[in-house]
Amino acid sequence: MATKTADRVRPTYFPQLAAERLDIALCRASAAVARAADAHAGAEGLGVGQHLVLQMLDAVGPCSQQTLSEELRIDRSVMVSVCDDLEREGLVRRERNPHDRRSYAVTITDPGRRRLAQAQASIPAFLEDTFQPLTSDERDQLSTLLGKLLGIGA
Amino acid sequence: MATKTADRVRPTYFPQLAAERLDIALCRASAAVARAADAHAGAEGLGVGQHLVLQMLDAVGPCSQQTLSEELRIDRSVMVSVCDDLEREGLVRRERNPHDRRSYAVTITDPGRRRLAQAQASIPAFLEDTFQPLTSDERDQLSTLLGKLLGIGA
DNA sequence: TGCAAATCGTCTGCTGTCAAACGGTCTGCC
DNA sequence: GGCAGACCGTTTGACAGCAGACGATTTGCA
Repeated sequence: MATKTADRVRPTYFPQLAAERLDIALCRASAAVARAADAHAGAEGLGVGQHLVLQMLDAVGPCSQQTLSEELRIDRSVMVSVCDDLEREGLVRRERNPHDRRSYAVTITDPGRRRLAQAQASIPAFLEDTFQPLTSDERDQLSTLLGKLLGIGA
Repeated sequence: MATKTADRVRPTYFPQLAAERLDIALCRASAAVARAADAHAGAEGLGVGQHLVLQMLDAVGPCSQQTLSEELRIDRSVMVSVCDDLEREGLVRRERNPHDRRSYAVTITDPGRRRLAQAQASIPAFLEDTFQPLTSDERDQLSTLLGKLLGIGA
């Protein structure tokens, strides 16, 4: 039986902490969501970073790793292995930019587009599941607030 | 000059991504806040985890590391080094619980209380600074939404 | 032209986090 | 009493994230 200790009077200090420390509440919620996202991505067979790169390449066309890093907020050194994995699976091509041969022109391939479509299809259900405690209006509120915090409206 | 590349037409894909993927927006915002919190805590000379442990001990009295871990959402194995550091600086005492010698009774000391008071004093300014893009009402909104997401209202 | 500085992708090392396994201890049942 | 199973704290190993340094390349300026 695990009820032995569970029966004890729960201190439940966490709600108080979350109310006082907005930063902690944000980080703990993020950790839970990130864990769910990793699990979902793992089950889908395509990492979160890989998915985001494919999505951006499909939306805005060929990019340097630098641009991908900046826009997706993924560190340059992390982007290396993300692109390595994608290239190994034939989902993107890495070609030197002829005008600036320091940089690559990372391009999504047709298999990459198919894989992206497949991964995209499962996202709405994942979001619905992860943010189930919130109504649709509340999710919009949260999105707006996070946008301000990220300096997007500015 | 760094304006060379900055002058180029900014793709600014990130806002679109943040709007579509609430999970990504949450994680990126959390990462920024966590970085600010670490920097603040580092400057204060007391890690975020250490601060939280002192705060909880002061609020609810002596606790086992297990209870601290669960309520503060810090992994057990991480809690070890957190308490190690606190004990080494004399801010807490670790005594075996006489009724259950598997667990500790982690207790805050008087120096610990003084250090806590000092650290607490700098928190409001830190929060004000970090969440400056949001009004007071918006911070309350965010707190409520995160609370629901964390399953507190349940 | 030639050279210093900046940029891009890569690699290395450090830190923080987590899962799993391990002793020491307690509980439940015989 | 004695033993199987659960629990607490700790250690270990693996892995992501990030800072810093490096070679290759381009740019700016003399």
